[in-house]
Amino acid sequence: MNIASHLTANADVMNGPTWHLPDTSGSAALERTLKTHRRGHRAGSMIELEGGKSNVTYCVLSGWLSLSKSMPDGQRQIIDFALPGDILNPTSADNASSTLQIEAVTYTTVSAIPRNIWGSLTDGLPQLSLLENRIIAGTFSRFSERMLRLGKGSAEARIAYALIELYIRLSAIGQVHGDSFHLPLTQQTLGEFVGLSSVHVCRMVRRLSRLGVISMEGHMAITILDMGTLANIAGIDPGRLENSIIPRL
Amino acid sequence: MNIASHLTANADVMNGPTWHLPDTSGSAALERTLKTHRRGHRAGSMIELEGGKSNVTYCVLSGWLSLSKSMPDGQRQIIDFALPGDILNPTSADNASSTLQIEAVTYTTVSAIPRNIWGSLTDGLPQLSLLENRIIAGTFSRFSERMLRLGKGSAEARIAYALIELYIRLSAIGQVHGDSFHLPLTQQTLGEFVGLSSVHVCRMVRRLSRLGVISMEGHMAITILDMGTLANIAGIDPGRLENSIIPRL
DNA sequence: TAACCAGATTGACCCGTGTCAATCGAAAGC
DNA sequence: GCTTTCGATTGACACGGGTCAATCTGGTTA
Repeated sequence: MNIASHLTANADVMNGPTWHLPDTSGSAALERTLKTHRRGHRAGSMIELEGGKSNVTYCVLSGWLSLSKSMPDGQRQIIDFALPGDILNPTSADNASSTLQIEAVTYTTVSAIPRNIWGSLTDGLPQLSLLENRIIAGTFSRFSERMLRLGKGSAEARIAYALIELYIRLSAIGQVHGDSFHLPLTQQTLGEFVGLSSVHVCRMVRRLSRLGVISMEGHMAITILDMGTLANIAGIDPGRLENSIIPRL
Repeated sequence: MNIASHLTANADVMNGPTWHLPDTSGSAALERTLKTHRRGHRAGSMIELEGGKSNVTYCVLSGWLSLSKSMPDGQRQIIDFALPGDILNPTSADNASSTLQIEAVTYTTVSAIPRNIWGSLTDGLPQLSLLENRIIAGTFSRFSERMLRLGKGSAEARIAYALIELYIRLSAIGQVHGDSFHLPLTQQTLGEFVGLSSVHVCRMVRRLSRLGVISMEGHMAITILDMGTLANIAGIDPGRLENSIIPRL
């Protein structure tokens, strides 16, 4: 079965970043800088607090990060996941304080690069600022699709879409094998991502399993059995299923 | 939101809109380009269809635009409003097709500038790319806050937040007088923005009115009577309220 | 091995929001 | 002036998803 034909629905979501630059010449400085500022974070550890001001650019080397916001009563909404290859904060205005809480979902290695060093890197590496732009465009596209589901999608559609979105992003960085991928999230966390209670996440996941659309081994290994149906449930317009390739830089 | 700090779009249609960049030297070319590509759109007219590929950058000179996405069944979610001074599509990847439907909410004047011309403008005007970055950062921040309300906010909180967000944005471009502003939206449209049915929008607006938090004259002139309570309902952290609302730049 | 614990699962019940439909009000057109 | 029309308003009712609470499961620690 040709999964790729179904992925075309949301090509923009697939602007998944990788660290493969189109032209590697001159990227030695980048490699060196990434290595110098590299550090690891245990799963669950807080990397940046909401409200704190940050003047570094994060490059995710491995693992998952969650970017979240909370209501005053403590209810948390995950705004986005950052996956390997992602760049965070590339364009925040100089005076802007980060209002996002950044947390390691899994063990994560990131390079936290001071803004000015990052700036000089991008100045010297046009491919890098191109990559930045692609990541920004991909982020906006992802946010838009997600807002659509948050505003107008049923619980089932939200779950289905989240699975597809993550499938596509992971696929772009080579972390999908066959039609299976590792989803390092509790149902609680997945719920915070799609705006549902963990209980209802459970109900929806079980329903999708019963329908034979997905299957789960353990509680973190997902296999997509019927991408066509899943996409349909997710509210992905079949008319937009066109041939396009995952943009790999 | 933070757009106005470095740019003011004066929506005087007769004299032509003027954009004030922090350093006006060299902006003559910008002025000329804006004027050359200027065009008007009647309220309700479609500017760009979802799925169409666009290779222009839009500068909003006057009026409101809505950027929206739809589910296959036609349910529409407004992703964002674009107000005077906004720049659309500044960084979309070259191959990226616009997946947003862009529509004029009111009579609108925009400059639709071909991507390559826009590129040469920003190359020559560092202030302009700085402005771009600020707009991107502001959009990102706005989307995050909105996703939080869509995922975790009650209907009342969503309405309250939407009013405050628009109040702040309009305030930044000088379109708030006292505590009143013109809201050129039907309840249906407001509902498509906050993810509620028009009927429930009505209920919430009426409730806020009864509470004495806002008042409406006609159905488009909003006055915020009690910003503290409104912000509280919106789930805005009181400590952060001063940062985002008070500052008139 | 047994106790333990976090997360998944399931059922019962409640409530917020959507839907439907009727009515009202005001602006626009004839 | 009268009619038309679109949007606001309100009530009645249905239902999706939240909440609470009771297991169940698998992995971890003593």
